[in-house]
Amino acid sequence: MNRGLSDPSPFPSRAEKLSERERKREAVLRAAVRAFNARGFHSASLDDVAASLHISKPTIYHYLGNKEQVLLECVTRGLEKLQEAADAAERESGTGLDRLRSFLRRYAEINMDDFGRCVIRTGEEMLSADGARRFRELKSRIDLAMRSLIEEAVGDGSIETTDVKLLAFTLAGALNWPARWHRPDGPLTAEAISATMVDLLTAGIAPRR
Amino acid sequence: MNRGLSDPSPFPSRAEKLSERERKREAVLRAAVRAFNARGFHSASLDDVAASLHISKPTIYHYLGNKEQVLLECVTRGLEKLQEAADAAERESGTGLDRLRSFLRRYAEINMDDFGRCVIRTGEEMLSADGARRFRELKSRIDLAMRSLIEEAVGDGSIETTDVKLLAFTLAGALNWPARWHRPDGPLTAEAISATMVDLLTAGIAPRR
DNA sequence: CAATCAATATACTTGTGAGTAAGTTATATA
DNA sequence: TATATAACTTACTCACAAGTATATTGATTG
Repeated sequence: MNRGLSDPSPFPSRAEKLSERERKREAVLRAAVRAFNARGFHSASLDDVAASLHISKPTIYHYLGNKEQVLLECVTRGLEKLQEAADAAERESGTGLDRLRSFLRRYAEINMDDFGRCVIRTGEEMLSADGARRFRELKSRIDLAMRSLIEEAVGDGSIETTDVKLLAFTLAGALNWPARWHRPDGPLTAEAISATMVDLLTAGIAPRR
Repeated sequence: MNRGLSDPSPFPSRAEKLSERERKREAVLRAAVRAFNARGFHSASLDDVAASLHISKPTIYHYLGNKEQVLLECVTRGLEKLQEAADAAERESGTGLDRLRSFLRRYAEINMDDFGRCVIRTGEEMLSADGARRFRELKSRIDLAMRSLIEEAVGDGSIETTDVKLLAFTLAGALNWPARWHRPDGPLTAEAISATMVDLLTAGIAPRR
């Protein structure tokens, strides 16, 4: 509650109220994505989500809209993180393989996070036609970014491959899967898993020496 | 309809009636798994499934039981096929890597088939506690079979790896993913995809030369 | 031939959960 | 001070889909 650096007045300023709304919105979104991940989109009811925050269902509508909008906001968050990871990797130095590996590690980590996990676990059949289209478009951008990184690595000779598209699917598939089985309270951290998996995968991409 | 080799009598024998029941049961199961895969378990209603066969919902209950039992039968079918593939691979000759590759190709193919695809797309949150437990057990057997094949390959030196468990997850993840994106009417056959993906993956497992 | 069973249908019950209408209180604004 | 608006609530509606009660028909069997 008391997040000010000093002198926490009980009378909120205007800016504080705005950010208060943002923080509440955020909390609702978090609760929703956790519920979706834990019990599945269909089985998690908005009443459950509301109850977990000691609020009522209409409050969710107040902050985020209907159930599909909530889900779309969740997956958009996850996909934004992935996009940022791709952009960051593009800006890095090193060989194409270095940049690709860097992206893949981050990609896997995000997929073990709340919003990334939600991206993986959300199927198009859960969405309306419009929602599914938007979802597909966003995912497609990530796919293209990954292919782009692969092509750059092919270009500078740091990897060899015949089929960029299938390679992208293979890498993505392997690194998406932890979203299904990884438990944050398990023995291995997300970073450790990511690093090991990327090592396993890229050893196969590197030219034979 | 007329599946006899010769002299098709319109009066079915007792054996024919039994097999008729089996064939109908099979048709219902097929229709169900297709609907589940196409629209998702929750969105696919048993009324839809029934309508697609021009029958009524109680007929599904007559042949297969309730919706969860239908789903469990579907995933059991898929997992049985995977188990057979593992057993077959174990009986093959060649190096451990040969047997592993053979299994992985078959594994990927099955996952692009109706029942295999259903295994991948079915989450535990869709099942009752009991159903989820059975599902987990069956999946676990496949996982163990894959680890076993990996260990044999490590044993005879045809592959090198430090973490068998994570390698199994990585391979499985990559080869599960086509269940999400592959369309049977697409440009690449399931066999072609499997072969290419397994090549991509195993090139990284083989000892560096 | 009576009784039972298999295979189907129609027409219902029922639970669940998304979404909404309408009210309440507090605060900001004109 | 009146009024609009934000931030909620309780208490509904309503649709959908799982599952069931019951009836019908035709074949099987004792």
